[in-house]
Amino acid sequence: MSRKASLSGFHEWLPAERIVEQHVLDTLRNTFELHGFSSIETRAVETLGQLLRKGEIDKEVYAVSRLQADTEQGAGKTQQPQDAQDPNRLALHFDLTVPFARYVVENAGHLSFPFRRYQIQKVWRGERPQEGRAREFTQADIDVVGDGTLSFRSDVDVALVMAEALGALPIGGFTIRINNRKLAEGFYRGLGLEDTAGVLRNIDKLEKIGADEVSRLLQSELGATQDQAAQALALAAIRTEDTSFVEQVRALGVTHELLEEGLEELAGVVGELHRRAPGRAVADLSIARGLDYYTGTVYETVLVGHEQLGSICSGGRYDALASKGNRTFPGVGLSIGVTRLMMRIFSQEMARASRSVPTAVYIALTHDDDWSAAQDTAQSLRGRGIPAEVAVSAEKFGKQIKYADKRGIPFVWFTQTGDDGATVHEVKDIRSGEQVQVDPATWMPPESDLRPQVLPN
RNA sequence: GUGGGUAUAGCUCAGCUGGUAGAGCGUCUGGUUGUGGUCCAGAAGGUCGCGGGUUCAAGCCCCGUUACUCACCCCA
Repeated sequence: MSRKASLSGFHEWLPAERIVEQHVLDTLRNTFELHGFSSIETRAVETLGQLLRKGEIDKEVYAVSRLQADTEQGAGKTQQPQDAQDPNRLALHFDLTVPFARYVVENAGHLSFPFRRYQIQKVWRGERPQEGRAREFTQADIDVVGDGTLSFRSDVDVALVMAEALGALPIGGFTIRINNRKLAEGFYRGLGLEDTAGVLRNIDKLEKIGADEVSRLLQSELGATQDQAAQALALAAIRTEDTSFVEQVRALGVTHELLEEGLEELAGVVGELHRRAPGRAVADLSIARGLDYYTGTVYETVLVGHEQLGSICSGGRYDALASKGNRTFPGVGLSIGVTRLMMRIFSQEMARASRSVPTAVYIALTHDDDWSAAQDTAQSLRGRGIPAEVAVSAEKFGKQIKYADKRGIPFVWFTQTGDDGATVHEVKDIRSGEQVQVDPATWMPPESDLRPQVLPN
């Protein structure tokens, strides 16, 4: 199991855990590339001004400064308090969407639009850690960005890719819950509630504090009537796997242009997902999402049976996150919280690695001076893609076998000299104890033993 | 940022009313003279988070501090 981290919120996995994480990362990368997404990496730091561009000042960002610069300041130069807010100051990014928007603007001349990219990197947030929340964590993002316009089909596309990617991971069932900002805002406007952001903020608390409390807040904080609050809550209660939510919304009797637009878009996304990835997605009109740059579709994903963990894959449509002069770059994307997933996979033992090292074959030594010949054998195996490791000294065979056993290495290789002076190669499967004579130039382990396997529990 | 809890061996945790630091697991060695896992025997391993105080005497009581942890807020 994962050990207590020495620095809270900064997880360092053990080798066997890292194998599971790498399996997850490889699976994601493979799926993203199968769908034609290009990989990019952006720098770990952005300027404070860039990071806080979209409001969100409450984000706990880690500022970065040179130790030398700090020392100079400490030595008596004046300029401390305002410096902390200096927009040119560097800080670690807290997500990948904001840096990506900056990257798109900076490289717009070199990119082809619509631009499909994935990005798997660490991000940092200085919030209080607990299970499901780290200070340093990995996100795996996909986004599609257009130049000026972006087909609504991309909203469907990215959700399908994520459904496929998550479906390939050892995490059990999940539900992508989808809503649309236009639908919600249009509905509230149609009701006569103009502070749509305020309504959303309170609706977001629904699961935590309950309908009665939300109704009370809507009335006390936003001046909604009891009837308006009831209507807003009725909308949030709608949840369907297919497009039947449209009739349920219409039945509430609210009309607004934006509402119609939102209904159409959400029906487009949910309808297609229902066809192509049945059981993976639901229209859930209670989904609000905190980030204010989303303008249309919003997504949240929970693991079935682990709803308390929170969302493990979220995102949405943003029509104006990036702009350059009179050009705007609308986008839509989703982000997987890889570290959040890993924490749950380990704490609930949802999956484990078949061994803690890549090695498939441990080549034992009979005599200390066999080492060089053993390396020849190892090289031959590696040439065929078999990870092999050579013992460093000719300890008792029992000890050498134990070395392999402790690490989960499935095969131990023995070389001995026969009665006629010829070299005899034998390989032992230490799980069954079976030991057979083999030819180092041709022997192959079973495919499933070649690399560590990640086994769902 | 707000509020609770905890801190003793590599890990999980005991430690009574203050009186020389314990167990299980793990590790190492041997039994087993070159084929592991079981079993048996033995060994190593500690600044009791850190600093101060009370006391003849503190792992235990008091004060402070730091870290970890859970919940809230927020999010992946």
